Amino acid sequence: MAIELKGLTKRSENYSQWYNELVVKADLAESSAVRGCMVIKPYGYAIWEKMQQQLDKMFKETGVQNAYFPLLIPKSFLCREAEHVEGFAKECAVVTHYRLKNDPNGNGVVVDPDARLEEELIVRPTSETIIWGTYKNWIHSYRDLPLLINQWANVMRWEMRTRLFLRTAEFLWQEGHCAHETAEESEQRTVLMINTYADFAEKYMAMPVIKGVKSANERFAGALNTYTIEAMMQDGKALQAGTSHNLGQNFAKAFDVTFVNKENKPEYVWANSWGVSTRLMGALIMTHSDDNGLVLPPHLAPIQVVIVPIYKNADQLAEISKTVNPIVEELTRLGISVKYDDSENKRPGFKFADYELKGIPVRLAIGARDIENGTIEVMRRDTLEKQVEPLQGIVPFVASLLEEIQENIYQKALKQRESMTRTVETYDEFKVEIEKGGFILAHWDGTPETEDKIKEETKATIRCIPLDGDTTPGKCMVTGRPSARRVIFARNY
RNA sequence: CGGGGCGUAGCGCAGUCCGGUAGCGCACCUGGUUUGGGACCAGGUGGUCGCAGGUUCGAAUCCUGUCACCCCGACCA
Repeated sequence: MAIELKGLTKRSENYSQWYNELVVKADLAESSAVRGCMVIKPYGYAIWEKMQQQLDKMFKETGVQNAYFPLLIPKSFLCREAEHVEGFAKECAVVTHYRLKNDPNGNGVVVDPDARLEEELIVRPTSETIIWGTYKNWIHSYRDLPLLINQWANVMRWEMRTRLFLRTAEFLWQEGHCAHETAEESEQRTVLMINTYADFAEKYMAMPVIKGVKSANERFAGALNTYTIEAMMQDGKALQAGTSHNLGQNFAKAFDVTFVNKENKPEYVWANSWGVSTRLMGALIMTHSDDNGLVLPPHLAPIQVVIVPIYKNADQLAEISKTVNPIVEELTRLGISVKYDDSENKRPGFKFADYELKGIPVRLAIGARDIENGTIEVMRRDTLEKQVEPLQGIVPFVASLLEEIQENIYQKALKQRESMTRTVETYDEFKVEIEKGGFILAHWDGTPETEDKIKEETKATIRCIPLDGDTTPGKCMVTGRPSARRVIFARNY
């Protein structure tokens, strides 16, 4: 896929580079001095805040409350749930000492060897363990349930290889951790949350996703079942955008979290956890952006409309401002965030290019000519089309255009995904098709061994077993054994 | 952690093979003209060439070590 971002001095050789350079160029984030970590810059953070606010609102509508738990987890906590250890023990940052001292040789400071911690602390890779260690004291009776808690936090995983937003050593996320009386109720919550994520992705990010269940290989360490939303990026690679795990009673047993039920009998609680991260920023960027830069969905754009005046002197600017100010006020009153950029140090052409790079959905340009004609130029970022509209009625026009853009970029992404999704019958066919990227629907016998073999030979994994869609049974493309339904294979980020 | 690449001004790069006083474009500063798609002219500021050793009269350039970043794997949200 030959992709070139205009204005980049270095030609991008692949999608990863294009993406990385786009992130930097659009002033969203940069690599930090700390290995694998990321500095999120103000404009990037403003987008994250919009996402955060909307998600938080959606969580609260389902009865979830926010709380905060410690960053550091005693090592012993991580040992409690055997499968969980398997999944996370290896790639964590560990705190071993609590004091520094001046280097006796005069080279700054060194770790004081006398200040070794008796028990090491782990920088949380996820908070299940510390949270369940805490819930033990919060839950006594069925009257304490359900416990629906979410935490907005940073976590750290010592990743071998990192990429801005998609996989950084430290990242921001939310993690919900719920305790329920019954298995059914916990399962319902697990599904409710994956549906919430799917709604958010489609309605706000304008990103189509496929809801599904993870295969055993891809499941969260310690979960009975993992639900996922999978998105396809423009280069055909899959991106896991959010997950919701049904943890059964595994963590309750590991941390001895019991409650007394209505029959006055002790029982372990039923748990689930669910999360999305700053990876969603990566998904947003890679789903919609083009060679002119970022394309933001209007529902998440920190600035939805930018107005650029075109003038030759102060008098003209004053006259334009007189026309523009009421428009700004009206748009603001409708809850539309608008920026009137009358800065004098940049020329209009520069501003146009710059706001395109930043993905502002709608740009209005107005000059002396327009004032004379009673018109204004409207440019939509998704199609880059320009049209001249009468000033009269421009506010409702822009308001409906924003909705149109939101819908259009969703449809565009959906078409892109559909055009890169195919069905294959044989493994030979699969090997050819997987090289072209995209999602492949194929039959699989349901065993981890077969999935491993496919991964080994083609680098493709099962992204999910879809919740919706065709459920016709068939035969596994590799072993010929019975298959309950087609599953989605892809290479992923 | 394996393979490849790269490190020279705030950013992007040339110079390295073949050692001889540090270059270009953008940005920045000053002045002027400009302003409907990333302005132009003139002048100017800014770099112990990633770091540490070594060879040499002399090192961005050669040698040794080391660190960082990027890409491809393994791992993962």
